[in-house]
Amino acid sequence: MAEYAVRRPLKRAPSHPGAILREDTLPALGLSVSEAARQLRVSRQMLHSILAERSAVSPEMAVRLGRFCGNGAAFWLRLQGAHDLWGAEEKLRTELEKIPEHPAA
Amino acid sequence: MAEYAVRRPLKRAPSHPGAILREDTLPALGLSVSEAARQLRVSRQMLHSILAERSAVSPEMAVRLGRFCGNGAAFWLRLQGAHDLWGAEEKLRTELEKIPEHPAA
DNA sequence: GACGTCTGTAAAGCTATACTTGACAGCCCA
DNA sequence: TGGGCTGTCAAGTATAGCTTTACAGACGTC
Repeated sequence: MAEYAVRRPLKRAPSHPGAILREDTLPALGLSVSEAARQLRVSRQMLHSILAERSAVSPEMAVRLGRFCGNGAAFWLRLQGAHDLWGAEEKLRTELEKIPEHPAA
Repeated sequence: MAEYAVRRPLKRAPSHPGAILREDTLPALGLSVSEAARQLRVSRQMLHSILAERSAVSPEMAVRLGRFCGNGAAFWLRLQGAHDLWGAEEKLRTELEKIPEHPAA
């Protein structure tokens, strides 16, 4: 019988995609921020603010990154999604109790 | 040996989450748009514009929906993500060729 | 006929995101 | 001294995500 990991609520926010980009991807490619921005065809400032985790990876940016490092856009969008979801859950924590739960369809 | 589905580029946009909401979820719950909006604690207009596929499901909205119909926020966010990604790929189709591909890390 | 509730739609307004360009200061290296 | 790097700020634009107010048409019921 197969085993399944139980999906528990997380204690901390899932990594921002900027962290992976900054710590793994760019070093692995040996590219400077400026050079990567040029190749991605976005402004240096925009890439910088993603690396600094001050901006999110938009769907368009995910497409660029997916092409750029050959791992597909979905990877980057999923990272960002997990991050955003965590934030949204935090933010709505109290309000959420007021929303009725309906039986799963 | 296991078989794996090959992931081909899609010809059409993946369904907008509004379509599932409008065609499956709300009917299954037997709720009017107004009533659902009240329970979700968002404006009727906002929910309406998602159902009409004129607005996207934001991370916050996904959390509301996840609670509301007990299937988890990730479901709704994934639907929206797939939809957005398709749109972004369309939009960047030509520009994308100018971005160099690096060997997968 | 009048009431209440639903629906679709539009408009104004607010805050925040996703970008751009330009600019400045500081760093390291040749 | 000059080059390209980096971090950061500021201004500007466009769009998203939300709200409230408002109006019109449909439907059911008393």
